[in-house]
Amino acid sequence: MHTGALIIGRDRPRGSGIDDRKLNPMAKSFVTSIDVAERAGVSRSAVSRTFTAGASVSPDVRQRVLKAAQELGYRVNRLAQTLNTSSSNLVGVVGANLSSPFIAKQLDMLSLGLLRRGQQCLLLNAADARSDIAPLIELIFEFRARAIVVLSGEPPASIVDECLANGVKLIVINRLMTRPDTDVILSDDILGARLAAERLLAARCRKVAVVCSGSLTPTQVRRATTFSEAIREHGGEVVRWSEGPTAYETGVAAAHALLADEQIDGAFCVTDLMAIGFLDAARHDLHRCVPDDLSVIGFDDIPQSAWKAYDLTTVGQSFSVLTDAVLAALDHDDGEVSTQMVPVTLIERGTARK
Amino acid sequence: MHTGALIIGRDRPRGSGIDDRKLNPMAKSFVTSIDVAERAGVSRSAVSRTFTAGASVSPDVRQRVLKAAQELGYRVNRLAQTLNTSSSNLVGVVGANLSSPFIAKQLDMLSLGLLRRGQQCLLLNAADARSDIAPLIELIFEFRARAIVVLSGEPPASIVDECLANGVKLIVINRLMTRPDTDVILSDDILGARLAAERLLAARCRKVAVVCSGSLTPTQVRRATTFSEAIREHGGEVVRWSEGPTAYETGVAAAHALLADEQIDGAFCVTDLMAIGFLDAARHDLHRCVPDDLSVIGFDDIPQSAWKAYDLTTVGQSFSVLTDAVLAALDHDDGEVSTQMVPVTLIERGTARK
DNA sequence: AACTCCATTGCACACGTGTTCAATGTTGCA
DNA sequence: TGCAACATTGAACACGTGTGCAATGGAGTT
Repeated sequence: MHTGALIIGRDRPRGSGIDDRKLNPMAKSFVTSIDVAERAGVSRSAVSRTFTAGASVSPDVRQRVLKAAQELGYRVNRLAQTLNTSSSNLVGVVGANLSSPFIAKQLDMLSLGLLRRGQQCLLLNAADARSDIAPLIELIFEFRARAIVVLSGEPPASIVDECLANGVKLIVINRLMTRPDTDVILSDDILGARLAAERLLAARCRKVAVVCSGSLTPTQVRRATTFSEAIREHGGEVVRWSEGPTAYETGVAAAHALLADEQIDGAFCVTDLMAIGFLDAARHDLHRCVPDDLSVIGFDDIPQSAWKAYDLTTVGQSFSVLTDAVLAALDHDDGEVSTQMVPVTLIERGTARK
Repeated sequence: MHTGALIIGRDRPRGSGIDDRKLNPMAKSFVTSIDVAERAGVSRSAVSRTFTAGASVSPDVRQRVLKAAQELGYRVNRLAQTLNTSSSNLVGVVGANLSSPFIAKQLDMLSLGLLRRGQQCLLLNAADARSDIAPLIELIFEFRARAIVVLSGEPPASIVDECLANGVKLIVINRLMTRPDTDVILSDDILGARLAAERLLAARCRKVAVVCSGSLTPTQVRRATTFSEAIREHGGEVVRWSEGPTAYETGVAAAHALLADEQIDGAFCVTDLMAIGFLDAARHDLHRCVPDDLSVIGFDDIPQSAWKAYDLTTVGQSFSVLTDAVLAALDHDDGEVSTQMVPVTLIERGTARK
């Protein structure tokens, strides 16, 4: 009988495990290693060792412990575990506009990669691209995460210092940090912008538009300026637009504003999402014929760009390479910092004149 | 001078706080309340109370503690905090295909809502829609989350039992659970399917296709069968397709397979993503004219459906209502279970003949 | 048989926090 | 001034786990 069993090692006895749950369904607390130890008739250490790889436990004890744990529904408390070993498996991920295709794809692959590596993903939504992400990173600190991945927004210098001081790996994607002590992953904006420019020149464009959003991220600026320079070098004319959020609607607005000028025969949108909006407005609202009298090129190669209605020619960066770069950065030992460049290629589809 | 100060309350002295960090940049461990207490010249209890709302601290002590905490960069350790108070702010979120527009949008709003409520989001990516999510939920248990939100996949019965036994709130979206002891949030599939059927009948369709994916989720089945019944009631003919993943490509494949039959003059795709693929293939590959000789209706109202190239008539469910329902379910006290229905409306656009 | 070596086991401590309890100082009132 | 009521403070314990250390016991060797 378990009912009269002596309760040891616990001040507020909660009964003897599973029986307790059956008798009193309101006892909503998790099973601990003490409960398992009692039931298996061993010490708590034996339980801990059973669930620790490489610890010394006899087969007999191990089996008894596993049986008891199974019966009681025991699960190691990761919080207590982390508290003790002080190495959490949590990775904080900060991002805004999680439903925009580019970010969503990144998050999808990143969270999957982390899971496969045995790490967990603490997701903080920054709501707006221009909102301050410092409080979110503070929150990640509180959870003692060992690494932080920033998908959008730029961490202030004070945060970078804190990360350094506490040994937290900080990985920033597509934000050129002025500081050399942060892991940075960049798409090859320079090459990408040049490829786009060359392609539009090959399409015999004379006057081209470059479309950015109003949130002038370093990446967008780099793409736009490099592109503009390359076009002008070859005698082309460039008109620049930068307003609004990085969204479909911004592409639409840009098209309406820019294509009033009928001389414009080419456009480079620094983001596929804006390119798609631009394309839609050009075709359906302004009745331009793409690619015959207007060539459009995007950047990112989001899934929607391959959809038949768009068939967007774009500068693609491999999401898997990008994700691998993040995961690789996580592996670097403390202090080791790297800047990784994600290669890009021109993906030839149907929106740039041959 | 701090260098010779007596270290109290700590067995492995790590120096006296900030000086330590400057002298030895390799000391990568977080500042604790003990460090703050030392610097402020108070007991550790005072520090804890300073950071606990409603605790009794004199203004003088509070200020000294805050100053010391600020200088040292102290942050409460949520893991230890949770361990003690046993009420974690973590909410586990399980989902597959995080980059598909519908899921991404849900995740975006949910993570934002949780953050605003002071709860954190532990994200587990289930990779594939048909993969077993039980191990992921186990993981969430290990983190002692108080609630689990399942965006896709169906938790096995054993998991439901565990949640019940441990007082973990389990919220399932768009999966009709056979068990009455789970919180369920459902879109109004029945009404939505009827609206779609009525609209296609109003478009004078005689032979219609209904397109599902191969992963026959309860939601998809309910939409498809209700729709089919409604059409047949009015003497219409229905052809059904269910193969492949819930993706754009599946819509394309369905169109290719079904539209060989030239009599088909209407289609209900149980998901917008498939509807968009269907639409694209119908127009660009099969040269059907939508909506003149083919009407198409979708379900979900993802952002892409409003894009000009598609302008998809669809059955919309409000994402904000859905998110609010999830957050409301989190508020229910233990034991209280609810089934919430998310209302739907027909969103009239341009793919169904007038 | 005596001894050494080694695997196994339990005790006790540490991780960083919240909170009870008793002690202390302080204020208000008669 | 004396007393009660009260605010503040620190010591001690609990939360659930991993692990160093010493003790135990068995197997193998001489």
